[in-house]
Amino acid sequence: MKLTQRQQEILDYLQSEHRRTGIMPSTREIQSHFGFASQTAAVSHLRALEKKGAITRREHKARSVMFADAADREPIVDVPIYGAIPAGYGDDSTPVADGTLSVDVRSMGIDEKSKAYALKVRGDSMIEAHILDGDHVVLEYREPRDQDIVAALIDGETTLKRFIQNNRKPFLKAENPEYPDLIPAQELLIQGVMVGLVRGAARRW
Amino acid sequence: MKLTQRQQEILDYLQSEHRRTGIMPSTREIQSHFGFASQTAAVSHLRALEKKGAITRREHKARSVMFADAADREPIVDVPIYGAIPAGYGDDSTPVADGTLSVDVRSMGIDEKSKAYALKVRGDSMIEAHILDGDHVVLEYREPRDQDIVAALIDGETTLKRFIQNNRKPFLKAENPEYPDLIPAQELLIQGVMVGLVRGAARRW
DNA sequence: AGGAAAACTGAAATAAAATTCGGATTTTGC
DNA sequence: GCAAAATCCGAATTTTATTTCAGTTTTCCT
Repeated sequence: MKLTQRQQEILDYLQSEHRRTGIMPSTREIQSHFGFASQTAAVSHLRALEKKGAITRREHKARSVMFADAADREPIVDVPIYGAIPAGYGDDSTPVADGTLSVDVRSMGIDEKSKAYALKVRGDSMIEAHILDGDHVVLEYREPRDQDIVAALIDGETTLKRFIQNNRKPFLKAENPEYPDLIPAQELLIQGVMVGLVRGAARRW
Repeated sequence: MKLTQRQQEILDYLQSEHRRTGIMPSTREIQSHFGFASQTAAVSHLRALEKKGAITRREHKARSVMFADAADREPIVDVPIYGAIPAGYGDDSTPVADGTLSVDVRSMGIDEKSKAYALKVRGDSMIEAHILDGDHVVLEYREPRDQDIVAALIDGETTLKRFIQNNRKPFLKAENPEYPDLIPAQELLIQGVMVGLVRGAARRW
């Protein structure tokens, strides 16, 4: 059902305030923002928006407007971006994040409970797996399976490699013929398994 | 300042509820969720979180907890995913979306005003540009420049191609030697310019 | 060991917010 | 043209939320 111009203004106000502060305006705040002399003006607009399906409200709850399309929107997780993961991670220390990447859970298939993180890819050692320099790879902490792409700690540096375990001896393989493949994976610290990739606009393709 | 385990639990609860519903829990709701016998338990936790800088509150306002890191967290845009873009788009009709992809503005470099959208890639015609079957490509409506990757309408179907304009005659080129490149771009409907890419976990790499 | 912060209980006071009732005036869609 | 919807006013009422005060117990730090 179509919204009137005034109703759209109200909805836009609610949306921009909620985006900006994270808090939904109360009817009094709507009232004063639009200069209404009565709260009823705000209330009846909310009622109209609710009837048209644009918002949902919970009775007698403060600031309880929910946007209707929020329900079918997937939850978002903020994963920290690490330039590099220091050696001793996994024990206690939290590495310093170079920023945050927000990804929606469904498109990555992330488990919300497992703390995922992102790694900025440097170099082209995984070029044949179509992972480019500058890409952000999203990883999860879990046991690697055969053919998984993993972040591993090699010589104090974190690099991406493919994890291969055809029979009994697992090893790591770079996806670039110019790189030495076949690194024995014994005793290597696997820091995460790739679950997704985000490529930004800052680069040329 | 570090949070205690309990304080982290409270913060996680606030965050997940706010993400899910868009509404911040009240102290009473915190109380009943954690099974406190007194509201004061919830209140003192909020106070502790505020003192440690994790949240901000506005006095005497209902559900007025704000997350401190919300300021430096990039805004998120929900871009609709289209399986295919029908012929006449741009005029009036809105194509049916196959879902929504939430991406943060910074990592994609999207202009919040320009209506971005996502396209699910089918086939491997852009394999040498490292775009795989099943990837989601994020596009923006704007004029293509030389070497941009664009979504173009060819024979009623939307496909990705590289836009090339070295001298005067623009044309489109597939990034796969098995595909015919060199399609004259005159009169072709360019439906968007690629600004980012999201690769999910549902596939093998 | 001793003190401070953390993690609670219980009850009561105060402020904020939603809701309701009874209207008035202006648009807008058949 | 006319009824329904939309857009308001003003005040009173009910409910929700925050805040405060006065404690108890546990944990952590030096």
